[in-house]
Amino acid sequence: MARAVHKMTRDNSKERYNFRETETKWQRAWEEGACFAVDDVATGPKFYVLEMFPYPSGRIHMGHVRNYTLGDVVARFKRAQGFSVLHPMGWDAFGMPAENAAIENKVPPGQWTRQNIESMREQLKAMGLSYDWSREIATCDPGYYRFEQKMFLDFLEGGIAYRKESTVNWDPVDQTVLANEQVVDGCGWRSGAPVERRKLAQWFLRITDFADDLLESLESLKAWPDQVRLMQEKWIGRSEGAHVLFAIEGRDDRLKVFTTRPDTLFGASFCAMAPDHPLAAELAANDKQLSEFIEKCQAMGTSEAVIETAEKEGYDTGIKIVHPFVEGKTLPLYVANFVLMEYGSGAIFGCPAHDQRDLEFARKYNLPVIPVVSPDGKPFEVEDTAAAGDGVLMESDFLNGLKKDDAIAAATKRLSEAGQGEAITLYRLRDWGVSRQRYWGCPIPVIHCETCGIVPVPESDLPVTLPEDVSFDQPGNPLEHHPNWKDVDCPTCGKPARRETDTFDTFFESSWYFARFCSPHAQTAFDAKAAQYWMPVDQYIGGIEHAVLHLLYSRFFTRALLKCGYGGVKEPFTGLLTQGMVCHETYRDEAGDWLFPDEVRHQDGGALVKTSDGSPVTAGRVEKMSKSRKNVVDPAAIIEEYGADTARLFMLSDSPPERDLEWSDTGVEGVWRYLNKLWRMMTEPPLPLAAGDAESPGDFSGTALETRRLTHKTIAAVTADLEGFRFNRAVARIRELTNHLFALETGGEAGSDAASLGWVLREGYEAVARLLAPMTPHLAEELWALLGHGESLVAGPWPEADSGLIVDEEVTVAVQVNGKLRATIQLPRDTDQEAAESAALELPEVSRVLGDKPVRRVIVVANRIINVVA
RNA sequence: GCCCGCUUGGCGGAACUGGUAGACGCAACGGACUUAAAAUCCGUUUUCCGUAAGGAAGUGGGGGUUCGAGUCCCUCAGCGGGCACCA
Repeated sequence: MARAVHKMTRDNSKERYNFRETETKWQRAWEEGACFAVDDVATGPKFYVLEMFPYPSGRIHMGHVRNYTLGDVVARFKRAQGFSVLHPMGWDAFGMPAENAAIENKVPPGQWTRQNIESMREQLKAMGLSYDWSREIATCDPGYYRFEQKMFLDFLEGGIAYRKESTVNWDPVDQTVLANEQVVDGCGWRSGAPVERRKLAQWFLRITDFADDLLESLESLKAWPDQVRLMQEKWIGRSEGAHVLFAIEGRDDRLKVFTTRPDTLFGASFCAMAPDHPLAAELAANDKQLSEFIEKCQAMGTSEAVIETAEKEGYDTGIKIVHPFVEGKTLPLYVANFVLMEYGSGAIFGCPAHDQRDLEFARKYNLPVIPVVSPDGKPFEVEDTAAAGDGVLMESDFLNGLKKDDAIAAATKRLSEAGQGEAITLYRLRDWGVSRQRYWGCPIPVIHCETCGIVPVPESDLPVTLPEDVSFDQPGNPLEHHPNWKDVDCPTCGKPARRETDTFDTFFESSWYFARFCSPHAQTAFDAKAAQYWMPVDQYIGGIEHAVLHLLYSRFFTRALLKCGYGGVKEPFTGLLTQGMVCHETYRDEAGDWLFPDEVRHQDGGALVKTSDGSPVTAGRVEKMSKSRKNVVDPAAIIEEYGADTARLFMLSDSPPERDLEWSDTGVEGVWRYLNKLWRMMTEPPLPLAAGDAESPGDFSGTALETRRLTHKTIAAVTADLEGFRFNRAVARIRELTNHLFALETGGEAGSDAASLGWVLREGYEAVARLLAPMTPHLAEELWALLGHGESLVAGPWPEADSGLIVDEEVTVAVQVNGKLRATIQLPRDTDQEAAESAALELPEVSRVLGDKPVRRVIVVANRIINVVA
C-alpha cells in the first residue's frame, strides 16, 4: 500500500528525475547510432567481454541482472578507454525445462523456447545493456547447431569421439533417463518409482587425452580466481600410482587394482571391486546372494555424492586374492558399494591402517588392521583414525626403514620386475559422455545400419534437423515415437536404417558459442580471421557454479577444435570473474507455506504480517533466490518502478561481485534517492558553473584546491577499482565525491573565490557523470547533456587523473606505544626516520603512557605508523 | 563422504603486498522545514565504564608467529557452492 503512494509521488512530482522518459530516450539513441556494433575484424586494441549466456526460461531473474550489469560495466568502461569492444548476447536454448514445460503445459518445446527468448530479449533491452544485438544467436537454431554436428564428425574422424557403454539413472515408469537432480531419495521425481541403473551405449569425447595440457595450462590463466583453478586441478585429479596385478586363487586371470600407496601392500587386509565389475557379474551368475547385493547397489543412483555418502557395504565373494609379496598370504575379495568402476580399474586393495574409508570397512567386517607406516618410526595402534600421512615403513619386509615416498618407489619397482604391476599416472577426470536420451537438443549426426554398423551422416546432409512435430503424450523419447524422423536410408549401403535418436549434452553448445560470436553470420563455425582478432575472450563473467564443468569442457573443446584444424586459440578465456548469488530473506505464513516477499508487509515495530489478511509471518534465513522458496524479487517489477539505473547501481553497490549479494528493498530505495540527488544537484547547481569551455583559473586555494584534489583522487581510485572489479568500492568513492560536492552548495567555501569554485564544481560534476557512465549509463548521459554537452558518453574518453593532485604533501601518521594506538600526528610526506621518531616521542600522549619506562625500540613505517616499544 | 570457499557494528560491506578496524550505504534515534504527512536537509550511531577528559574490550571460538594480526600458521565450529544427465 505504501508502495502505491511512493509511485504516485515519483511519477507526478516535477522535481523528480523522470527515469522512464530518460531511459527510453537514451536506449533509442544508442540503438539508432548503432553505438555497440563492431565488425568481425575491427582495428586497434580489442576487448572481448562475455557474460555466460542464459537459458531462456522466460523471464530474467536477479542473477541475470547481476551478471549482465557486471559485464556491461566492464564493456562500457573499456569502450570509454578506447578499445574496440565485442559484447554479444545469445541464448543457451536447448535443455530439459522446455521438455518439462511440454509435458506439464502441452506447449511444444520449440515454440515455448522462442517465446521465452522474445520476452527475455525485451527485458534485457530494458536494462540498457550495451550489446551488439546484431550478433545474437540461439543454440536451438539449425544455423547454429549444424556446425557442431560437423564438429562431431570431425571429432569422430580425429579419434576424439568414440562409443562405449556407461550407466544411467533409468525411470522404469516414465521410460526415461533421469538427471541426477531428478532423482529424489532414489526415486524418479515425477513417477516416484525406484530408480534403476541401466547400461547404454553412448558417445564420449576423449577429454582425458588432454588432461595433462588442461592441468598444466591452468598456471597460465593468471586472471582466473585461484579458487577456480584449484577446483579444476582437483577435478582433473592427476595421481601417480601403480597398477597391481593380483593373482586369484583357483583362477588363471588376475585382478587389476590401482593404488597410490603400493608402500602399504604389507598392511593390506582385503580387496574390493565395483558392483559393475565384470568379475562381479561373472560370480553373481552362480551366487544368488551376490546378485541380490549387486542389484541393491544398482538401485542407488549414479551420482558420486549418493555413492560416497551411502553407508559402506560389501559382500564377501569367498574368492581369495594372493598377496604379491607374502608367501602363502591371501586376502578376501569383496564387492563393495563405494568402489567406482569408472575410476582406475574398478578394484582396490584395502589397507585399513592408512585409509579412513578402508578402516571403516574393516571395522564393519572385522578385518585385520595392520599398521605399516609409522609417523614417528615407532610401532603404534590404529583406533578410529587412519594414519594417512607420511612416515617410516615397518613390518614390511624389504621396505622396512624406508620413508613413504622411497617405499612407494621400491614397491613399484619390485612389482614391475616381477611382472605383477607397473607405475601409472591416473586421472580422476573421466571422458565426457555427450549422449543424452532427450528430445530438446542437437541431434547426433549418425545413422545405425544393420549391415554397416554406425555410419556418420554425410556432411552434405547436414544439418540433421530436429523435428518439431512431436508429441509428449506417451512416456519415453518423442524422437523414438516420431512417425518417420528416424527412418533413413543408410548412406553407405542404401538399405533402410535408423537415425540416432540421442541428442548432445547441452554443454556441447556452450563449449564454442564464444567463438561463434566473433562471426555469427559466417558460413563456417567461425571465421578464422574474426576469431584471430577477437579471441580469446578477455573477460568472461558468470556464476561460480560453472567453475568446473562448463569451463573445463570449453577449454577442452577449444583444444579439440584446434587439433581438428579449426584454428583459433588454445585457452578461450583469459580473464574470469565468478559472481556470487543473489539472496533474499525467506518468509513463511502460519501454515508453514512459503510466501513471496511482496506478500509480506513490515509493520511499525518490526513485526511481519501477510498483506492479504494481516496474519503473522515468520522470517527465515537469507538464502539464494529460488522459485521453490519463493524468496524472489522480479527484476522487471524493479525496473518498472525505479528504472534500470537504480537496479544496476544497487547490484554494484553493496557487495563485491564474487560474494553473495543480499537483495534489500531499502537498499534499492537508497540508490534511487541517490540518483535523484545527483539529478537535482546538476539541474540546479548552488553557484554558477563555469562555462563548458572556460579556461582554468590557474590558481586554486582553500576549498577549491581541496575539491580538485578529491576529484582527481576519485578519478584515480575509481579507475583502479573498475580495473580490479571492485565495483562496490568504486561506488563508495563516487558517493564520497558527491557528498563533498554537495556540501559545497551549502557553504564552506572559505579561501576560494566564486570563479574558481564554479570551475572546480563543473570539473567535479563532469567527473561524476563520466565515472558513473558504465554503471548508470542513462542518467550519466542525461547529466552530461545537462552540463551542456552534445555528444554521447559512450565513446568516452575516460577521465584522467592529474598526478600532481593525487598525492598529499602532509600525511596523518598513527603513533602506537607497544602496538596500541595513542595518537596521530601530521607529518610532511616522506619524513625521514629520525625526524618522525623524535616527533612521536615528543607527543604528550606518548610520554604519559610511557611513564618512566625506557624506550627499547622505535619502529617507523614511512607515512603510516610509528610504534614505540617500551 | 570428497573437493572449493565464506564468517568484521543492528544489517550489507571497507581496510592496497601484516601497519589508525568500521570508509560508503541501509536501518535506527534526535533535530530543522511543514497545519500535517511525504520528500528534503542537519546531526548521532561498535560495545562497555565515565558528566567529561579519558579508559578498556573488540573482526565466528581456542591457540601460535610478530614491535604490530581482520590479514600469516595450527585447530575447532557454523554456513554456502560443486560432485560428471539442472543450466
